[in-house]
Amino acid sequence: MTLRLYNTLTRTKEEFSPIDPNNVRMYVCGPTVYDFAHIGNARPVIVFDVLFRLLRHLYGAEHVTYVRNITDVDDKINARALRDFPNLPLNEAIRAVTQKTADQFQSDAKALGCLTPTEEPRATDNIQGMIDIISTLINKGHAYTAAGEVLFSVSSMADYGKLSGRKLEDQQAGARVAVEAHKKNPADFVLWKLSSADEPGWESPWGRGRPGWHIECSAMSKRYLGEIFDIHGGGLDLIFPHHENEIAQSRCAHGSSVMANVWMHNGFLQVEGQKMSKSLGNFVTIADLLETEKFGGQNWNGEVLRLAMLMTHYRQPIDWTKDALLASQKTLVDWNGELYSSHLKFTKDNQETYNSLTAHEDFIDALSDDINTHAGFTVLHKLAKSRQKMDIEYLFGSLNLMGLIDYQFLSARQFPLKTNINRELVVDLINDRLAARHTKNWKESDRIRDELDAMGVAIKDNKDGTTTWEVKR
RNA sequence: GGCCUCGUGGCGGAGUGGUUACGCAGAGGAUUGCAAAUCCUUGCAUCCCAGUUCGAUUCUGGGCGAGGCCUCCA
Repeated sequence: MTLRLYNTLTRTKEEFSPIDPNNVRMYVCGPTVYDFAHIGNARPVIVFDVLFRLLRHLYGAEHVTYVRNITDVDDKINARALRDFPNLPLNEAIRAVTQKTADQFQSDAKALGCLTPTEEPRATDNIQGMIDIISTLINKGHAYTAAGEVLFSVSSMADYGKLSGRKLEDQQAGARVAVEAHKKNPADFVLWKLSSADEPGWESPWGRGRPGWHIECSAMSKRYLGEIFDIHGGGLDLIFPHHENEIAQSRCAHGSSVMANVWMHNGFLQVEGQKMSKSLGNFVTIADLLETEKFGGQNWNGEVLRLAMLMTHYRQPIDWTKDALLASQKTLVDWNGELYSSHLKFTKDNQETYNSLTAHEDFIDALSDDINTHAGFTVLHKLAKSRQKMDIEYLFGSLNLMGLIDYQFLSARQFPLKTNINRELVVDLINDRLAARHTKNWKESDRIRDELDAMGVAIKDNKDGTTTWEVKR
């Protein structure tokens, strides 16, 4: 079994070989907590959760360390704090914004079937680590102070730009880098900047100030994963400048040739064929999808969202559409149907008994090829179709590994599509219809069927004479 | 302007130098009081132009098209 991963650093798929198989280490850039997370934010959360699960499967759950940070110092947060809590002292207002948003993010991630990372450090708890790295960079001649800022000097690093494949000359040619007089090179970026009285700040050798955007990830990854670790992930847009600058800071501070061996980036998401943006009014938050009917006229189960997200390879662009969600929902209903009508007996409190069921080898093989989730789903379709006891057990094991099992549903044998249906009434009507059918009163039987249909309930007359129902879709 | 992705049937979406998976939708059949569900069968595709090759959807070059980054951004 070999795991192969696409490495942005080399632009090729490589065989993965951990530095220490007893501690496989992965860092993923987490959210900046100033607002509700949107569905685009959910992609790396889900994708790298799948990788986390796969690594735990391959190396053992206790041999994988996954760090996903929470950025809680940022100028957008300050702005939001001033807007939403104008009457609170700044620090309290900021804490109110970040706490609320971070809690929401974590509950969103959980609803999407994601495991809790090993560590979820906050930037504000790691200021000293950032100050230490910045001091080292200054001492080694990679950083300088100017106009109240500490800046990283990109020209002090021979191979700056390696990850994004851009050269310093190209950047200077591009007219979009603002030329600021105090910078030695226009591409130099901020490590520390001074704060005014109405901005959050921490004491430092350079005065009361706050860190630049990139330094926090260098500090937190070093603290939890060491100077060199295995995998660093995030969205495609972070390649430049964020990851490039993280690499520059960490490598120059530590005198190392790499920061992480493998750099992975997920592709972007569009909504109904358009770029998601607030101005187009197609901004979809995770909470909207889970809890409201704003998108596609219904609320969506977390596993449906998760499956829809994984239907497309993580590096490909994905178009987030109602049709795709409906297709995922149907697939999940079908697979769950196979599970609960099988020999496995799921009850409210026996989940532990089934957690030992393993994923199918072909499924693991598919995931091991750069997380080819869709190829994995093809395996699951085969397993579901076969209906052999062993295959059904593999189906459960595979879905469970992927975080696509909703055990509450399995034990209730009813996929939670919509919740506003009166279940007792449905059962009564079905019994009335069965009685009518026994006396061949087709008119009454069809009338009841129409009534149920109007309620959004689809009924199924099974071969064994029973009638079951589900939410119409 | 620089850099980077991608272009497969009606839709979603893999793999492959040599009869193009799989799912959804469609069609036909079985079943059904009629339906639905289910089961069986089945039609449909590799953007364009060159090149390499016995043979390319796959490799190379060019074109066209879509998207991303270069500024906060998953």
